[in-house]
Amino acid sequence: MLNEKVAKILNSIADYLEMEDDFFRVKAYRQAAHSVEVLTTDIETIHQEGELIKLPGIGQHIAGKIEEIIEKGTADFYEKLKEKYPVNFEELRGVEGLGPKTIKLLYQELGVKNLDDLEREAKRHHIRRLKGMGDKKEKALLENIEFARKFKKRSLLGEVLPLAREVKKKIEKLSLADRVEVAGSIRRYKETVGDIDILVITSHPQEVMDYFVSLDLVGEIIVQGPAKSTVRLMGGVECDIRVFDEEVFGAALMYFTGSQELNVEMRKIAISRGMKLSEYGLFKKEDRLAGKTEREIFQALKMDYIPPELRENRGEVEASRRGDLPSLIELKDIRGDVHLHSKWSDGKTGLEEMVEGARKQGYEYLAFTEHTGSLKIANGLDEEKLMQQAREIDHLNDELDDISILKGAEVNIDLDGGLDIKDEVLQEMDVVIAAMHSGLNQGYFDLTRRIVNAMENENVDIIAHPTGRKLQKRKESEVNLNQIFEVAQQTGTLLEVNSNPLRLDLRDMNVKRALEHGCKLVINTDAHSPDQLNNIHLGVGTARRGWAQKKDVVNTLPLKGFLKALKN
DNA sequence: GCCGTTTTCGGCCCGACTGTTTTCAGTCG
Repeated sequence: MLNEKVAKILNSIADYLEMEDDFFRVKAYRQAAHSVEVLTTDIETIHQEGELIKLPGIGQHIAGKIEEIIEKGTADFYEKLKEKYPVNFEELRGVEGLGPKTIKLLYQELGVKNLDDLEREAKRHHIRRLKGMGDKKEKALLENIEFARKFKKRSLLGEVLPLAREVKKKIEKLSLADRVEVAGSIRRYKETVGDIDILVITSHPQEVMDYFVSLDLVGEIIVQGPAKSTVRLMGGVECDIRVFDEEVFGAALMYFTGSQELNVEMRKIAISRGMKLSEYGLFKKEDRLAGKTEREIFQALKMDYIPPELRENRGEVEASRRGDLPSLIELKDIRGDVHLHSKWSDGKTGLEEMVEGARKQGYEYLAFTEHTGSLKIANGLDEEKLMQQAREIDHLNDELDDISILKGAEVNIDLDGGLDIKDEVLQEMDVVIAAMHSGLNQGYFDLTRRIVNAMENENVDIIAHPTGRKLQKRKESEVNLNQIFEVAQQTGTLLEVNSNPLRLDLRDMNVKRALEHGCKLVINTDAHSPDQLNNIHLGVGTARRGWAQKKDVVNTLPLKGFLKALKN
């Protein structure tokens, strides 16, 4: 799949063009990049069929660039821009307050190409002498370089969401706010998060702001005003808080939930109906038609309500206008977690503690799926041990009447695509998960073949964390997902949405692609301790971002139905 | 550079804040 590469180059071109004055050309390239990014089909296929220019925002010109990228791996135009501006744009953009115009100025006047150059020139006080710059700007840049170095990455949703909820709770406890909501990419359940956005309705803005900036979670105050304050929390994440009137809160919530791309679409729709949409409401001339709730704004624009997880401008606007949005799976639909570990392999607690954790989630069933033989590092179980655990589970089940424990294993797919547990033993298991834990750097064909081999084994019910990625650590392995989805559909193998905050694998877009291939999913936590069972909402959020409905996810079924949905 | 149930040319999302400015450019969300 070249989709990602094509989108990246188109976005880079837009970055470079931002330094020039043709603002609308920048927009065109960004729109084209977005179109490619959200594709669920292979861009090469679309190119072969001559359908590139049918994609939104892609015309003759950009289609030509894409063709070049597919055929040569790059585009001349892009190479020329790189020569013209040999700067590390991405790195410099990471510095707060440094935009394309300033980057261009700094490069042309002082030869600044990267953070080190920037720091040197700021320390020499060369920057304050430039047009439009001053001592304050120079000082701010110097301070922000440090943060750009330390926290250049976005944070993981799984880490930031609890922080956001804590801030929300504290403000609610103060009892001066009528409503507190977390907005932004957290509300959309995006896998990584830039900052925390909190919106408040209050008649005591000053007191709320004073309280907010004095929280012990706060490391540094960046901006403090009556309507908006920004702080940096301990650990480096920025947190914004904004005050709105009740009458416009829905509009504000919609606006600050984003995404940016969706906001743009929504405003265009408003304009096409002779209205104007902003964070202060939906207006016709001076009259506010809607704004109190998100729902009334959608309604006034003759659209169905779009759940936050879908707000990425990936086709949800059209679906909403057609009345064709999916009815997304919800957290409460999950009836069991079937990828769990205990002390038997590399988990932290015994079986009983995990069962108690699953009970707290309100589940009907759970499955222990320990690592197996060849995965020595995780204390993998051999056939004998697996059967021993199975007998212990039988005993436990005899004592329980409110929840069922399933016997399982997470078998390792070896370098040849074989499994490390014999079929006779796998047949005894209720749930067999197969996963790759080594050799992830092998070539494309080998990795794909390993997974396909595993799926063709009739004992294998689930492929766990199919791409093996770890957020910000290891990228998706180079597998042919189209082929994997096809075989999964044909063999009835379930694909996992793993809820581990570092994995979220399949990720949102791949969930959507899998569903378009007719695959079925299972959402698991892969918990190694009872508290990790709570991560399930991250998997559900990811599945929702991939347009998954209850019927697509088999562990929403009651036990009998679930077992029936497995192979055999 | 793209696009068209008002358009093949003239548009292209909106508002706030900051720092540099005497009316605005750049950045951010």
